[in-house]
This record gives sequence, C-alpha cells and structure tokens, in this order.
Amino acid sequence: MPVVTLPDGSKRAFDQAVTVLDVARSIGAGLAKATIAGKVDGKLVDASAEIAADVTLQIITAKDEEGVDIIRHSTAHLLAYAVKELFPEAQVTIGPVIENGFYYDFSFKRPFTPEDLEAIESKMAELAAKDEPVTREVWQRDQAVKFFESIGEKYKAEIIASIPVGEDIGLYREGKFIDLCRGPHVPSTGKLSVFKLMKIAGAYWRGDSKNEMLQRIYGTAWGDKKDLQAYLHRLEEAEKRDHRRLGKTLGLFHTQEEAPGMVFWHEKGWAIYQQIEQYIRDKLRCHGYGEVRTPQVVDRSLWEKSGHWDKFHAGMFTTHSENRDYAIKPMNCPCHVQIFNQGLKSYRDLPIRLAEFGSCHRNEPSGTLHGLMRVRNFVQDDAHIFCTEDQIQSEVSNFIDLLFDVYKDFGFEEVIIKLSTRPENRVGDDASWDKAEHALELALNNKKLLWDLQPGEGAFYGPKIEFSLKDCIGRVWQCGTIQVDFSMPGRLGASYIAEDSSRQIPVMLHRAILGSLERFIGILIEQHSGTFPLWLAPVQIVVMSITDRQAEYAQKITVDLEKQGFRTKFDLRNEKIGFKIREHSIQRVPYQVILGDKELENQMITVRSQNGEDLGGLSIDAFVQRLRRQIEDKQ
RNA sequence: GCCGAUGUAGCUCAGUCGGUAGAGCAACUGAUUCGUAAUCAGUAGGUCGCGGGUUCGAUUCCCGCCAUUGGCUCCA
Repeated sequence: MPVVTLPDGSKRAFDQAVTVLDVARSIGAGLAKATIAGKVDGKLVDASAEIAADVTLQIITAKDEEGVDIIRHSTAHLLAYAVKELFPEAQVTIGPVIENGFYYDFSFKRPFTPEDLEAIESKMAELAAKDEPVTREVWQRDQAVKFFESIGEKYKAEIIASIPVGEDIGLYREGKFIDLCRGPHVPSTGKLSVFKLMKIAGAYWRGDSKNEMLQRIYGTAWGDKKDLQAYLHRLEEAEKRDHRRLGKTLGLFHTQEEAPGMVFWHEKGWAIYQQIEQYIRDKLRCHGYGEVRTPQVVDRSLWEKSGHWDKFHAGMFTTHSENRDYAIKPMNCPCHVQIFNQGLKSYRDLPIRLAEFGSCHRNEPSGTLHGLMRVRNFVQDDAHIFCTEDQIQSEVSNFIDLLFDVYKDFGFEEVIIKLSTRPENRVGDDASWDKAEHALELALNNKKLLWDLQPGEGAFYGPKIEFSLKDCIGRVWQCGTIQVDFSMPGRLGASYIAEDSSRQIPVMLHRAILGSLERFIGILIEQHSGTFPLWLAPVQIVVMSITDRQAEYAQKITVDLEKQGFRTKFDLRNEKIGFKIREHSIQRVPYQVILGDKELENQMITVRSQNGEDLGGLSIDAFVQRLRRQIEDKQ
C-alpha cells in the first residue's frame, strides 16, 4: 500500500505497487502524456519504474531540466539506433549528454559524411515517429558481454566487462536496437521530436590518443521546438561575435600562412593591447611587483638545467649559432631565477616579486591553434614571487584579490576556479605538498569562492589554481593561474640566507591574471562583441564635418582632444553625415562628434554616443569631463 | 599530432557534371556640399592556397604539401 508524496506535499495512496506513469495517470491524462521519467526519493528513474513502498515522487516532464537531459540522452540512443539501421557494420560505443545536447561515438570503417548525417537525422525522425516503447532489462554481466561480443559490438563488450562484478547491467531496448545504459530513458521514442545533428568530429576511444579514433556525431535536443530554435539563434549570434571575424572587420589584427599561430597586430588592435599592458603594469607596481626584462633567446644549457629541454624539447623553437644551441624562450621563469640569483638574498628580502611582459614562443601542435585563443607567440602578464613556504598563503590570498579586482575592471563576473593537487609523478616531499595545497585551499575558502577540485592534475613541481573565462559559445579558456613551484628554484641554484643563517631554497609562485594577452583580448572582443568600453576602445572619438566648411574646425577639435590624451580621428570626406555615422557605428567608435555650421558658429560640438544616443550640443570641456569620468569608471 | 571539412577579387560568398570565372559591399574616377546607420553614375580588380599527375585542355578529377576551421589529444 504505497503512499506517494508529491512535490506540493499532497499524498496519494495506492492499493498495490504502481509505476511512476500510473501515478501520473492518476493525476491527469495530460501529465501522463507528458511524463518522461520520475524522481523517486531524489533519484531519477524510468516512467515504468515500480513504486512499492512509501516515497516522495516528482513527475519529470520536458519542462524540467532533468527531463531535457533525459531527452538528450535518449536522443543519443536514437542516434545510435538510426546509425545501426543505416550502417549495420558500425559499432556503438558511448553516447553521453553534454551542455545543450549530446554526442555518440561510433567505430566505423570510414568517416561519416555530411550526407550521412542528413540520412541519419531523417532515419531518427522516422524511428521516433514509430513511437516504439523503450524498455529496460536487467542482464547478467557475463551474459551481456557474451551477447555484445556475439553481435560484433566489441567496444560495448569491453565497457560491460569493465563494470565491477555484482553490479546490475541495465540494457535498454527500442525496436531492434539494444544498448547498455544506466538510464533513465524516455518511455517511448515518440517523446523525441526536437533534435538536430550538428557536426561530425573525430574522438579517441576512451580519450586516449594511443587508441583508435572513433567517429563522433554531435547533436542537440530539446523539450520544445522553440527552445531548439532559440538555441540555434544563440549560436548564430555567437558566431557574429567571434573574435576572428570581428578582428578582421574592426581591423584589429590578422594572421597569415607564413606565420602560423602568430599575430600581426594592426594599429587599432595594438592600441587595445598596449592599453591593457599599461593597465596591468600600473596594477602590479601598486602591488609590490618590480618589472624586469629578460632575453628571448637563451642557451640550451639553461633549459637543460630547468628540465624544459628534456620534457618540452618538441614544443620549443630552437636556433643555432657558432656551435651553440639556443631556445627561444617558452616562458620567463628560468630567466627570472637568474635575476634572483644575482647578489645574495636574505629572508628579509622576501617575498621578491618579478614581473615581465616577455614575448614567449611555444610550438603548439598545429591542430590546437585557434585564432587568438591558442597561439605560438604570446605575452603573458607574467610574474614570479620568490617567498618562503610560510608566505605562500598570504601571497596567494593577495593575488586572488588582485585578480578579481582586475577581472571586475574588465567586466568579468563569472570565473571558473579549479584547484589541482599533487600528481603521481612529482618532486618535493609530502609535507611541503600538504602545506602548499592547504595554503591554496585556505586562500580560496577564506574568500568564500566556489571551486572544483582536480585531484592529481597539479604540475609535477607543485599544486596550482586556475581561473578560466568563457568565450561566446561557452568554450572555457584558462586565463589566470597561480602555481606553487618547489622544483625550479633549487634546480637553478636559487637560495637565500634564513634567520638562522642557513642557506634555504625559496619557493617560487608562478602567477598570471590575464594569462596570454592574445587570448585575453580574444575573450574581451567576444565579451563586448567588439564594442569596447571607452578606456579600451582603439579609437575613442571620431570628429566629422557635415560639409567642407567645417573641415578646419573639425581638425582643430581633433587636435584638442588628442592633446588631452584621447584617441581621436577625424572624417572630412565628402559624404553624407548618415553615411559617416553608419561607418563609424559599424567600427564601434564610442563617440562621434558632429560639426556643422551651427556648431562652428557657436564654437560647440554635437556628440552622438555608440548606442545612438544624441547628447546634444556640448562645450569641449563638458565633453572632456564626461570622457574622463567614464574612463575612470572603466565603463 | 589525430579524424573531418574548407581555401575563388580587399571582404562576404556564388559558380564551372573539365573549355582559364561572377554578385553584393569595399576601392578608384566623376557628379553631388548634404544634419544623425548606405547619394548617383561609371571604371578597374582574380596564376580559383602551393606543387605534381591525368588530359588536346585542370580553378574543376587524382595525389602530395601548406594554412584555416570543427572536434579529439596536448597545453611547461
């Protein structure tokens, strides 16, 4: 006699065991039809799941987030079903739900083509229209392995074989298709109508590059057609703010074949770049950093000592001269240790913070290059803090404050934080690791920040925190980091004299806020969709004349504004004012100063802002005040 | 690096089932001197990514390379 408690607190008693669907039916036919699954005592189950005891139950429909996830998961299965119908030799592997959709990996003798994708999608629609029931079966492990081997699904058999003995093996059957799955799934394929296959990609079996490359098909699925359309629309909008496209149309930078992974910064892009660099430079100076500059081409022996030559030789650009091998520096830290090593250091000197906007080169694999986001030549807002173990926590804590301060100035609120702890292969004793990991964790927790733990993902030389930002289509890019390093100072002979006059090795903290300036600018372009806040805008003001009569006045105003430090251009072309406004609006210039006979006569200016607002007639001084305030506020 | 796709005028793209290419915008020239997101007319512009092969003939078909791109792996 189960009593079912619903989310609104109401209770329903039944004479005998019932299914989730039965309960839904008892509430109403509409709900029964919409039922996708149930949540029994907080656990997601199939609509067909039996309820024999007293439970709390939530009926899951396509309106629930969980319901949409189940739809996505079931659509992944439908995809596999369709592929098996069309290409019986293809082998199925895994098909998980991801953000906004799902994918399914197949092993197939040839790559899928876009035409295949269309055919598969049609087949999916056809199978969904048949509204075949999706049913769950529990099999014995060995029996399941044998079964999948017998039908030639060696990947499935391998997955099942790796499931711990004693666990139930749940299989889902829909029509002729049967697949291993934890579930839950929709009750029938008819619930799957809003989906679209998106793209084909390669993916390694079990994510290991030593394994076979499988064919991955990505798809998206939703509870409602409108949601799908909204999603596709979002993708289109995101594409419009792609930094590569905007970089071209706004004339910020370009890349070309002869220098893959390296950026040609144009005047306007470089203006942004320098603005950011100067901003960080000022911030660092206020936070006790000293700026240095070190060589870009350094003898092989230093990289051997630091360990990079061994580990990252393939990733370094090298050069050769007069019987000596050199590497173009992939990072600044070994050079910073050289500066630290000049002269004897006392514990009283610590912490020493050395910053450098050094140009670094890394020969990233060709397949990983991506616009400004992943390049081979970059500059980081890089700095190294030499300190004692006891100073780690306060240094980390101060750094995090600085980092959030900076991100806020750039308009980023959402930051993804990850703490990576000791990997299997590492240097340094456990006591030091304990101390360092604890210091990082404490620094994060004291600030009440949300973070994810990545056990074992730390560098071999120490634990680290990573701070990531998202691009316009949700791809996450790591920008900030702080890493504890127990290794390099010792390897490169750094030491200081401690209170007890013993010689000690300092700890080194590697840290960056923006990370690669290139990547950060890429994210900024997308974040602002190319419309930069005034302080960053490459051209802040365009002064334009309505006719030739105001040409001289326009030039004078331009020079005035330039002298006051504003990046100003004029536009004296013989074009209609509407045409000029359109062009400079497209170029996202924050302010357009319009000068006609009226302004000339009154020695005033008329200002139009980027959002189309007419600020009316102003004196130059009033305008300058407004600009200064806005720049101060970083708006 | 691996799997797939792509590479045509300055930009965005069309096209050729093998007979050396076209649109819009931009550019240039001329006219227009104009008040808040496109004035009109005309002109010019291409080794169809690079190299090889097949062919009477290749931008088109085949092979190799390079770059870009969607993912995967990697990211000191």
